[in-house]
Amino acid sequence: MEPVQYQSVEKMPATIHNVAQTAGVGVGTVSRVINNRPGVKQATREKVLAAIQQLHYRPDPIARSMISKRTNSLGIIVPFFTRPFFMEVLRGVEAVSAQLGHELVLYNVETHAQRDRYFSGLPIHRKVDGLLIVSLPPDDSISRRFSDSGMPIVLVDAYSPLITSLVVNNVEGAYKAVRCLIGYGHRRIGFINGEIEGNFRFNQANDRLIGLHRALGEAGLLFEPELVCISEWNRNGGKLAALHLLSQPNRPTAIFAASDMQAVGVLEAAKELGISVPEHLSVIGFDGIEVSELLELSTVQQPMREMGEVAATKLVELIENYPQAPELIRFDTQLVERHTTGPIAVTL
Amino acid sequence: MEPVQYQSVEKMPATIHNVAQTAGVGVGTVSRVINNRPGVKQATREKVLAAIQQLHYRPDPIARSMISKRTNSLGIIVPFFTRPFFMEVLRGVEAVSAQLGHELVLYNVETHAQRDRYFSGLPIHRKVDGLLIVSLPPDDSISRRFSDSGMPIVLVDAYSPLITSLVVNNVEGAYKAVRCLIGYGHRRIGFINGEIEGNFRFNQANDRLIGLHRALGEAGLLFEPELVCISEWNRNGGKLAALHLLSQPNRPTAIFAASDMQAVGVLEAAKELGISVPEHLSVIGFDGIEVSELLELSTVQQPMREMGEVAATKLVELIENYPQAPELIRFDTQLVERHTTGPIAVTL
DNA sequence: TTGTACGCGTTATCAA
DNA sequence: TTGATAACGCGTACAA
Repeated sequence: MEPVQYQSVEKMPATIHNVAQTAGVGVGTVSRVINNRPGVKQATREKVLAAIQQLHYRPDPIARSMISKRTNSLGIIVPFFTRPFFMEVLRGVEAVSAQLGHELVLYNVETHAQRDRYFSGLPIHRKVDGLLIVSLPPDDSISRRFSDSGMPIVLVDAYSPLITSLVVNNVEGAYKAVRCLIGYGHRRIGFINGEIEGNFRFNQANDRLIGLHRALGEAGLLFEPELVCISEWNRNGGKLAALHLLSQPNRPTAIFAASDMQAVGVLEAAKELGISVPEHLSVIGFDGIEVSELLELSTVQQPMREMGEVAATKLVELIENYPQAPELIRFDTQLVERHTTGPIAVTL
Repeated sequence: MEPVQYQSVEKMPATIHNVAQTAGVGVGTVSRVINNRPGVKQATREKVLAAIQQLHYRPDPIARSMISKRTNSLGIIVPFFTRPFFMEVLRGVEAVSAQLGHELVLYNVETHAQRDRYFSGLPIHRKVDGLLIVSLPPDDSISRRFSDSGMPIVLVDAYSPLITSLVVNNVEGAYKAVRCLIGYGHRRIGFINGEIEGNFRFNQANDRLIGLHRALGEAGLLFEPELVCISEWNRNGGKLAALHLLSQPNRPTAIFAASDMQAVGVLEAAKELGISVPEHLSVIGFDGIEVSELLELSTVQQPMREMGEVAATKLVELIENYPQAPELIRFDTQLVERHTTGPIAVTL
């Protein structure tokens, strides 16, 4: 014996039909009122409005999307929790998307597999009006598929010639960092790079390596491969790499890390090894996240939040007016010296 | 003269009808195949699958939602970027929601006005299947509206008797912190609380105040109102409050802050004032975010990520089986002593 | 100025 | 095992 289900007095949410009925008009009129379009007599409009109030009617966004082909929401694919960097750009994105009346759907990718699933399946199909992809450089074939997909896409901190891209001047940023170090008299400079993802030709990590080369070359210094490591983009990665670098016989007197979190790891390694910073080791990071400030870490500051804002703005622009020629937007970095960089205390 | 629009060979995405047609079957059959339901002859199934491949058909989630009344996504309302705490719970939420195949829609509230807009309008109507609300205690009337709204809701770090709520044991956490301080011999203990939002009777900030009282009372210490401040839940708030506390004539020898970020502000204030920690001032925070580790800050650790995971799990459970009696889930905190707490160096 | 009827892409029902 | 058809709730021609 099933328990009887009391369907309490039709608790289904009101539809446009109900409104039309109680207002004594046709659905078309109600629709016109909702989207306040002209061509409705004031008296009728008020009748309808009253009915809406009375029934607590709210138009169903799903049904609306069905017609308009718009979901009014933006998707953002982020290797989310791997770097605080992303949180900062997310801030900017959120601010703008909220202001522009769009919802924000989060897609996290932690693994390569996840990333490929998003990239190849484009499972977001129809769920969002446009897509922001952060720090995940698509390779050429993926890029082409993206630009053919009909989905407005903006790349942040990644570049593809086929897609509107926002990038920081990574080579210049790295150059600044290394030149700062050289300026203090450092000659053996370690470089802890992040893992390289996707397209090697246009890549944050690769660009920073180029910046290193340039600064080194300009100063007449030799590039020494044993002084560069690749590590995960996080604290532990940085620490491990630094431990390696700093236990070499002729250890570097300065380390440039490709992200602040890696630099924090370097600091930890130095502490563990009893190497004092900046007296015996200079450290400089990249990003300019809040912890760099708290730890007095010198760093190359990226305009993270601004990038997020511009990205969101560009994306809705692109949605409103699709397609458009891809655009490349560059941002500059700023060297922020704090207390982890300085001259070498002990020379010969 | 408008430029001619070349509508390249019907680029509209394929529908279920197209698939049915090219497979030479009816739409019903295609639907059965898509949702791989039984009752389809293997041969037919393969024909359909082939047509799907050929046309690159992907079912439209919007149209699906139209019928199923499900969007397959969870909403999360967060006073977002004001505290790293939220990032941590977000991590947990994201992990579970992704695993369970739900999308995550972010609603940020920075201002009271925004919060009220979400709370009263419930603008999320039909856009998400359920709602996670973090650290925003709804008052009684709002709670009632929520529980009447038919929207599955889970409160995180907030409590309402009408809604499933996840809370940490704030009074016990605060008690532990203060007792630790007392154990070191501190007698004048400053307390920097966070701003109180919403319902005063069930409130994180208020609970922490109660914990303070209890520890004080137990040790036979007097509660001194001039030793408690309220500040914003961030670094600057903490700093300002600490500056105030520490410039009193008979300044506290220890400060308990209601969040780690506020505690970081206290550290900054102490540094600025030339007060060394922990020799002349003990500091303890609340949360256990990553910076507390980096800064060696003693703190009361909350299981943030776990809370996020449980919250998401509970929410989809609630969605699958609605309605259910509200549940109260409690989490315990853990005192983590690092290097900002210790005995008073100078007594009389 | 207003009402009617159709279509959006899918699932569900029911008859074949 | 299958195919036709009615919903779902809304916008929008088009007719009145």
